[in-house]
Amino acid sequence: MNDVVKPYHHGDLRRVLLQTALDMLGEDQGWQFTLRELARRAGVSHAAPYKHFTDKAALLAELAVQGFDRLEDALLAARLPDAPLREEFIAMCLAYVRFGTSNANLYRLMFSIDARSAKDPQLDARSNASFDALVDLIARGQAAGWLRARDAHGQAVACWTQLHGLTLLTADGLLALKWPGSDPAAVALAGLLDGLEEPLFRA
Amino acid sequence: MNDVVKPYHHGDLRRVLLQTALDMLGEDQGWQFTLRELARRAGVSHAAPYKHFTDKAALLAELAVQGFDRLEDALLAARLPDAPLREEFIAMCLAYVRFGTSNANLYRLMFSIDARSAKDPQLDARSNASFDALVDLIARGQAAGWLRARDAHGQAVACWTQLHGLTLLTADGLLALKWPGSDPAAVALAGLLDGLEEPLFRA
DNA sequence: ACCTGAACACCGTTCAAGT
DNA sequence: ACCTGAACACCGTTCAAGT
Repeated sequence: MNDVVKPYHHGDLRRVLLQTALDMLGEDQGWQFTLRELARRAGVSHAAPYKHFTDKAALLAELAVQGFDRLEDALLAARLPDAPLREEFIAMCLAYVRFGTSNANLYRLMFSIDARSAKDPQLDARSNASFDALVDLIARGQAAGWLRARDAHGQAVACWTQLHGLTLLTADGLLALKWPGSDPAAVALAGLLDGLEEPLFRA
Repeated sequence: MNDVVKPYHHGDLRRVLLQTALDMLGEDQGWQFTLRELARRAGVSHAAPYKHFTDKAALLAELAVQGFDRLEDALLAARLPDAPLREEFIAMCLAYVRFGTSNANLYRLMFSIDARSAKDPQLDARSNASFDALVDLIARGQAAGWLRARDAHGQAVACWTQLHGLTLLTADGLLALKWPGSDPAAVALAGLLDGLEEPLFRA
């Protein structure tokens, strides 16, 4: 009979650390959790994480990668294959904002300097992939005749910047506080949609 | 004859601390400077700042207030009283993005949780004033017949979220890195403009 | 191979004491 | 009234040593 329920070798410490960190991000305090508290919650010494991550920035970068994976899952889950492309587009935009506001700390971490200072190539790959999917969706909208045929990259930039700003300001409570009654997301998304459907102002 | 060039009472320490902090924000490292280094640069003990600011968050909030003041100055300087309203609007949008990207650390600080955790009423007043100016500008555009008469708050939200997202992503180098040759600001602003000029999609 | 404990150089904050 | 110096409870990171 083996009494060593938790052996000296934690076994799966790397995954446990990441999961615990994600749990901590789900709480209120912001995304600047400390490595020492993370180790404490994982029931391990504060030096143990350094056997699995070169430093704190590397851990944050890994969390950011997982954040982009989850964002992609949320967007895929919001697809409406049987609906008109326009409806699907709106649904995915709303899913983007909702992901960011429901996982505010994780979303902020995904774009934070600290996470990106690790220069994790996976992180760039993930955010590029998300953006390419957006370009593709817009290109399909153009092919279907719903969107005007303009530079899809430019339209994707306009779309992404709008969603990003809307997500952050909503997450920070700077929009809801000003107009408690309205749904700023819907209003702002409406403006975004027109910007894509109507001719681009010549730059 | 008085040898005490720098007397025991620094005299104007509060202002010196704020100015030194702004200088530090102008450097590269990000906006998370330390209070102790700030005191060091000001040539004062690390406990001295606590006689002028209740804690670090209060100092950050004060810096954020000054940031909004400077942003307002930059927007006022970008006005084109003799040009059509549409040109002026574009100029001010570009001025907004340029302020944020030229003062990236200060801009990030202005919207950071740490600065807002002080709950400085001045900070809310400043950001509300900037937003109200935007609403006013849009309302004038509607009155002049250039913008469609829709809810000005909603249009201002769409405008502000677009500018905010564009500013942050540009400051983080996430747009320039992808398309080094283009000017994403101009493209995204073009989309924004159409969103305001063309009818809003019903939410 | 994986983890610990002590150590180092830092923080933010407080407080008695100095001028 | 304004500032200092020592102190406290924390960090992130390193490294010899343990199993």
